[in-house]
Amino acid sequence: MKIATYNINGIKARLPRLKEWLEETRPAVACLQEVKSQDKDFPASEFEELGYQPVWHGQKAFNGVAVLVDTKAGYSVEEVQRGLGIDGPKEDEGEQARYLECDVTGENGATTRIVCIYLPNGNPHPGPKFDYKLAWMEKLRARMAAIWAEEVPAAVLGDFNVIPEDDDVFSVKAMASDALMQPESREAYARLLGDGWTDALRTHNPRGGVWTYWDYQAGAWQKDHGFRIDHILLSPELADRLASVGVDREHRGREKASDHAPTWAVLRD
DNA sequence: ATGCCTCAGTAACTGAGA
Repeated sequence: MKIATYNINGIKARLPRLKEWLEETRPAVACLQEVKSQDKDFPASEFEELGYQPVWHGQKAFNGVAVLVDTKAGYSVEEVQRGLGIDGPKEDEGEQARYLECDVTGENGATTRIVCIYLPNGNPHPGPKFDYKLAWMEKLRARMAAIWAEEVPAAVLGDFNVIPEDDDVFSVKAMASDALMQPESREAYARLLGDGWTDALRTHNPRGGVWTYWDYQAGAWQKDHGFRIDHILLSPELADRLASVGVDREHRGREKASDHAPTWAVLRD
């Protein structure tokens, strides 16, 4: 079972790239972030035509998450929860569309809890947006603890907007003041691992040096100035079944690409 | 360097991203 996360940076702008990635790599589950579309504008039929059933949670202009499930390969999906119950950083803003939790069941009857997240960026630091990021991470940790207590096989995938270690970034100096690698951000991420969740990419690349994001600006892609912020966290049962991981770097270099690359893990059945 | 590029919304800009 291949599970993947992909921050697509706009589903309207990315639809051709996204569809070709689905057809070329055929993940069982694809978690999308930065859909940037209202629910009524989500192009569900585009995915159904490819044999994927989508579940989506959008909002106007920003954020937005979705889970695509390969029905052609016999998987089915049921939504469990949307949102974490936390308001955005602006006055009277309400909740942003950043969290979507589903149960995915295969032909063999085995169900996997899939949690798709788009964690707040938190810049500029310090400030209300950074405070919001930390509060969101605490809400996430509480929800992950509740899922843990259910003792279901679970994977939390998405754009965490956290650079976990110094060897997860091309230059510590260049990013030192960024919200993505502040000690508070890293400590909150480390607490998730301390709770028992396994960082799939890190497990298979213990020395780091694997990037999932390259900025559009300043020739970052050409210079390989990237970092790792898209993560796949696994519950113990799924960690035991982890066979391989990867980043589809080649897709980052294509025309009209997202600034993130698809990131995936294969679990033994 | 409050820059660099890209996307969405709305109509030449602004906000957000990371």
